[in-house]
Amino acid sequence: MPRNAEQTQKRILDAAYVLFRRRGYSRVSMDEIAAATSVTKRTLYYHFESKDHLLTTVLEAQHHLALDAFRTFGDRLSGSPDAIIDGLFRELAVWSDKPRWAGSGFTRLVIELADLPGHPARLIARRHKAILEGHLAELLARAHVKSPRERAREIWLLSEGAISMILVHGDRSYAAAAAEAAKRLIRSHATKSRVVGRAIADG
Amino acid sequence: MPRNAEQTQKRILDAAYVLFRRRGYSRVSMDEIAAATSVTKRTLYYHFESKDHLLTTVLEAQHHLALDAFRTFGDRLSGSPDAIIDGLFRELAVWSDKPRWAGSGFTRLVIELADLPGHPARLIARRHKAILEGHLAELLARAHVKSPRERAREIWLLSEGAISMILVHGDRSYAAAAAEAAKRLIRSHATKSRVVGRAIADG
DNA sequence: CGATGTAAACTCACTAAGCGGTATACATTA
DNA sequence: TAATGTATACCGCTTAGTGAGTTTACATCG
Repeated sequence: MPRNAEQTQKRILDAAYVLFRRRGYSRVSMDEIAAATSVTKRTLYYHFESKDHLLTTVLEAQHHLALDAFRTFGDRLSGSPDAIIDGLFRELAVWSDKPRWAGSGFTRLVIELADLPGHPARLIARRHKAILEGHLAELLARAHVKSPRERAREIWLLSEGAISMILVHGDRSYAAAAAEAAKRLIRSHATKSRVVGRAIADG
Repeated sequence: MPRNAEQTQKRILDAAYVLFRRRGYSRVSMDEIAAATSVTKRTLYYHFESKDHLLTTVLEAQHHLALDAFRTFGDRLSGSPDAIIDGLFRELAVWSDKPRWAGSGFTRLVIELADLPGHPARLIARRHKAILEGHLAELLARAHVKSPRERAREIWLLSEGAISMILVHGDRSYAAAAAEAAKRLIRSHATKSRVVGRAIADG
């Protein structure tokens, strides 16, 4: 195989990821991605058959990267429940402090494509969030937290909420507020009224 | 004055609101808005000098409508803290059950324009969220909840998180999970570790 | 009362630029 | 040579935005 196709594809994926994450999907053009990769648009279409396909490939790749990152993060951090939560939200605070931070690329895509429930990118994003939530539950279980799946779900709610609010207000202190709330939620391992609440939303 | 300018503007704003909320900003064209209003594009530009101006006017109008809705909602619902929270999240569950629900128009806009922090639409969205959070705090204060501002902030985090997660997974049960978490957070009015957490994120 | 002037409200037809995607030709290397 | 990768130049379409002229409602005045 002449040249190095794999490397070219990786360069395209990296550039596309940065652009999509920063400005969303529809507002980034293929010309722009080509320019950022120092490659012509024709080469882009040689490697990826359409903009949609490029997007799904980008997300797939990023899903694996983020998963690995979360796994090493989890291994590094297997202390008390409070330590896990502090680590998690400190990570969020650091992450959101990046100069041109624009939230989670996955959530961003889901919201941009909210009117297209069957879009492949949304399926990837959904699977991504589900797997991460599962990993957090496992982390909590290892820290002997009761009902780890329910607590993971609540912590995830707080985390997604914090991302939104930090974006809306540009105020990183929401990360700390979310962390405090998460710790209180774990301490108050209530179970009695959970079934009732679920019945309301499912019915 | 020939014709009825006020009525035409209202029709344009209504049509634009529906389209922007359903599909976001950049993916909705002025031609489309004009067609939905049964008006020429030139007339659109007669009443609104640009797409950006149209967007900000739409948001401004919607801000007032949503504020009124929240106020009557608050008056109708001044019982126990638990009742307030149940009412709030039941509202979310009902709202998110609409056929083509696509989340909060304001949050959606903020995320779509995440790379443009100075955009007027973002300022409106920010003010909107801040005012709503303030109203919730007042509601909680009237229900004799301690530290109502902090609790309102946490409930808002859960609510925004629930909106994201319902969108990602199409699973409305996140509303109930958020409601249960919110009630537990109010019951456990912890104060001792809050200062430490805040120092971490701000430092 | 009825013709007329006028400014607001509106339409038609257009522009320049940008979009995703492609036909064709040429270059590189196993 | 044959498979693979890149470049130039383009297509058809959509985009936000406009220039110039037309219709409508109402105030004014003979």
